[in-house]
Amino acid sequence: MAVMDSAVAREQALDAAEELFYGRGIQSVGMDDIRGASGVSLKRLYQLFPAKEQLVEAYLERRDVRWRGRLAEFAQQQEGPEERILAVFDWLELWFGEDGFRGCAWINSYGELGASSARVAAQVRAHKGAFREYLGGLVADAGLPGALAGQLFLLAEGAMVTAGITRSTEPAREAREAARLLLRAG
Amino acid sequence: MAVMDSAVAREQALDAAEELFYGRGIQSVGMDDIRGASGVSLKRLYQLFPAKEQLVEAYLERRDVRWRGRLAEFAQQQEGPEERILAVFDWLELWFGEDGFRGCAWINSYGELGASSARVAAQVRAHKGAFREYLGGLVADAGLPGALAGQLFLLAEGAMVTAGITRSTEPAREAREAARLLLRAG
DNA sequence: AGCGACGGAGAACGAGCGTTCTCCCTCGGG
DNA sequence: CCCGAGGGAGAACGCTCGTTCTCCGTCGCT
Repeated sequence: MAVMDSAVAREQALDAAEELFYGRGIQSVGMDDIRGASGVSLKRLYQLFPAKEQLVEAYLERRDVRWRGRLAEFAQQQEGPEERILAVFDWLELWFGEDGFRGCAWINSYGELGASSARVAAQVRAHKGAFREYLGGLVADAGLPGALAGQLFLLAEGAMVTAGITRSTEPAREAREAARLLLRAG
Repeated sequence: MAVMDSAVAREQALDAAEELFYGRGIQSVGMDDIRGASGVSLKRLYQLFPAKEQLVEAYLERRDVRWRGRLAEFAQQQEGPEERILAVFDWLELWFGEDGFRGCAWINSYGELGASSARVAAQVRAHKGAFREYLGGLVADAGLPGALAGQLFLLAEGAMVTAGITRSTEPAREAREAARLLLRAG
């Protein structure tokens, strides 16, 4: 393979990592698989990421930025604050229906490595914390009680887990309906 | 170690498997660790379970029976059907607060092996299906609309995931409050 | 052209682990 | 008392995989 800029190699490595780690699980993907899928040599991989754990960390971090960006972009299209809250669940339904959807990457990673990798556990907590903060912002914008944010968060998390296990988009609609009732009840 | 009845050896193996698999994750526990913790020799282990995958399967199956049994026993103590529904979330709070709580064993196992082990994936689907059925029964007993069961299920799942990641019992109370509002709204 | 740094391919190393095998002891039945 | 089945301890085997190393080709610079 020709000479390759470091930044490009890094992106290619992360592209391969995301595809393989998310699709097959982290522990069942070897560094050699990453090399094969990315075209980045092992030597280069270890220059960019001193160990597999850091590659996993970088994969989760980049995915977090993109995931929350896509969600916020979608929700932002709604006019009213309550519509933006419900749009979160509409977006979940779109996400669950995507080809290759296999549940929440962070929940899956936590199940796999949360007990053995502090870096992975920290990434998962950071991602879930940021998502919860985002919901908190939407709830505050709507002038609704703060406790609602935690309830919406639990509904979204439950929907992600259940959609992953059952391979269905239905949990998003169930969660949306529950959210709608909670908006009214609050 | 002295001669040991097969049924006893099986229970000891499952005791060790449950403690280790749940506490440290499945892939990071070796068959040799199971032997060390159970006192059951490798030869015996492989007579009882032809492969590690079957030991994992048996661990999840036995835990499922016990978990649902403990939940039902607790909820049964409540008089009214709606109180029994809310008691589910009270029980979750007790569970989350137990020493060594590390999230939902089935969600964790699914994150670890759902993509690579059909037996594990089937156990997880069976367990989650049974739990959802149980909630459906409680909702029907209370004469409430069937759609409520799915919403309660999502709240419970979200609480389990979040309690596991944040090491807190708070999600159970948040979920209980949301459930209470949904009971009234329906 | 000559040289030195860089990087690719892939072998090599070392550890972990699932599974099987060897050796030996024990114990019950004739 | 003798024999054979069963089982325990743990070595051995084979494979995977994270990480490093070796060898060699290439390319920019003088």
